Amino acid sequence: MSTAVDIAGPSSPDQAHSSAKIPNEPLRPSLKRSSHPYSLSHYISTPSPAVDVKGLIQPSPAQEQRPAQPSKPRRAPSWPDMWESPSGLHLAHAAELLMRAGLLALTPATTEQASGSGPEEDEEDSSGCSTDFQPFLGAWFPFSPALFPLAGFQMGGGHWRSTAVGAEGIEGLVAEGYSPSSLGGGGAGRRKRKRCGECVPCRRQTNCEQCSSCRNRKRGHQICKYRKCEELKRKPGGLRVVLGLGTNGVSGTN
DNA sequence: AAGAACGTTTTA
DNA sequence: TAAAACGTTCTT
Repeated sequence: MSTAVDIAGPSSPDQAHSSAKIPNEPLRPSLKRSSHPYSLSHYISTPSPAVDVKGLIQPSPAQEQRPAQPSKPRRAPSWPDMWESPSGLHLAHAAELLMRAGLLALTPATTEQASGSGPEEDEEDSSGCSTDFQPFLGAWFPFSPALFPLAGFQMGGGHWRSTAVGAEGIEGLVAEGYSPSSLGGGGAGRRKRKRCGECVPCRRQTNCEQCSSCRNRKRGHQICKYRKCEELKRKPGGLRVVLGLGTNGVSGTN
């Protein structure tokens, strides 16, 4: 399906002879290969209450079947990778919903509460009560430290520590090469965002070869102005606003 | 504020 | 390892 749009930004006679080095497609192959089921706008615009929390806790068969690593082995995903991945975005939704429902706790759920709710509870037990939920929390922990600041939580001056995985928290990540700054701490190490791949500039196939970015590519290190993703043009932080709905579902930020 | 330059990250 | 390009800082 060739939906690529080649909006002639400027009159672009040079497009015909774009340099061989210049990609003749709107996106990096990795972006084109993206398996995102939804566009970014989907996640921004879709009201989260429509999402079934249970479905998030227990992935659908289709989700479970999806191989964690499609083809060749890749590096372990960093936090933002998880957020940007389809599952990551679902995790974000899940986190928000869980917080609203009061389910997202850092400490294991009390078993006393889980018990004594009647015989039928046993059936529920296997599908998401505290007993089974705790492992999920443990498995989910890796996104939690990143989740909280994104969702508007403070992490106690950086001394937040997971009770579920102990010393493997942030320190483990740092050991794996994830610098604190790349975890969202700001500064020059902030992790790169990716192009949405769907806006008009992203769909544009060729560099104009005329704009300052094209002409000054060697020094400027910038993509053609007419191919600059609309999402990337916006200052980062929009996600925080979305997730910051937190308690009341209304955010006064911005 | 906009653009240029550079550092850095990410990918092939 | 090089190329592409995002993020930040500097300059105008």
